[in-house]
Amino acid sequence: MNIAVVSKKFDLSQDTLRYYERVGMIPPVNRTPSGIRDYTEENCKWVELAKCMRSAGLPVEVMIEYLKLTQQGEETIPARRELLLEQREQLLAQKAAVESTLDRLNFKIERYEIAMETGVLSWDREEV
Amino acid sequence: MNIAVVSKKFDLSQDTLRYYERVGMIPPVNRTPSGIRDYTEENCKWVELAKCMRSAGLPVEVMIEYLKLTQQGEETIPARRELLLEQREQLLAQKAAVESTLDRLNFKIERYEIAMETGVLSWDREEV
DNA sequence: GCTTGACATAGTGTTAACTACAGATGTTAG
DNA sequence: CTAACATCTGTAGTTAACACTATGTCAAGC
Repeated sequence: MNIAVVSKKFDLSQDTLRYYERVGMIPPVNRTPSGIRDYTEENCKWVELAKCMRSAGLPVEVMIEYLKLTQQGEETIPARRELLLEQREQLLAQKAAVESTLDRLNFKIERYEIAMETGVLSWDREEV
Repeated sequence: MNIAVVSKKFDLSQDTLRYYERVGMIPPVNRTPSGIRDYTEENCKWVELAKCMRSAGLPVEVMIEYLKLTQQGEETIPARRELLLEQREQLLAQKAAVESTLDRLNFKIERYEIAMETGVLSWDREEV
């Protein structure tokens, strides 16, 4: 699978795919004898994982660290677990922040809709 | 309330508070005759809203736009609602991404914990 | 009244995560 | 074979959201 195909498959630019590889967020991709990238299924799985993590906002740096650990064999399993636990904490906090902001948005949207119907904009809790 | 107090109250740096004001993310803050910021309760509510939105990852640009609309009177209520609806969509997408990544993390953490007990690392779905 | 520390503005620096070339090399259709 | 196009490496540029620095003013304690 060449880079054009993978780019379309995961909706990531070719530049981004090369960037992920260069910084070590995914392992080195297979090459044809002439040096053209030829992604294996395994390569694709890493790309997909990277995209998933990034979409949730996990730093590139963290994926680089995770990849390093996986490449150092099974004795790094506890360290990998630790790393993932930390990131889970981050994500749970992130989720809470998103949910609380969604509450705020819903409240405001509702007030605005009432205002559009009745002509009266009333904040009945601490709001601006 | 001076900037030091507000900074502590919301755990935002003084630089950040000044930055938010400068770019128009919150309205201009009251000043003493000599030019020192003197935050009112209303000012604080804007700071708190700004912090909430930013914590969920909504762009500064969006808050600037929202503030502008609120300052143009009640005829912008439909536009404000539109803006908030868009951001709600963003946040729902963000929440979905976070949840799906949390699933991935939980799956991996579990495998690693099993591996640490049994010595066997088994991926039973498409994973790296 | 003088030092000291908080606050002011203005401008520059930083960091993360891409993104956009440029110039060279490889590939393919006719 | 050659034109046209894809991919390569390496470097430089961009953007968002602050953080830092320099320099100047003001207010409070002694």
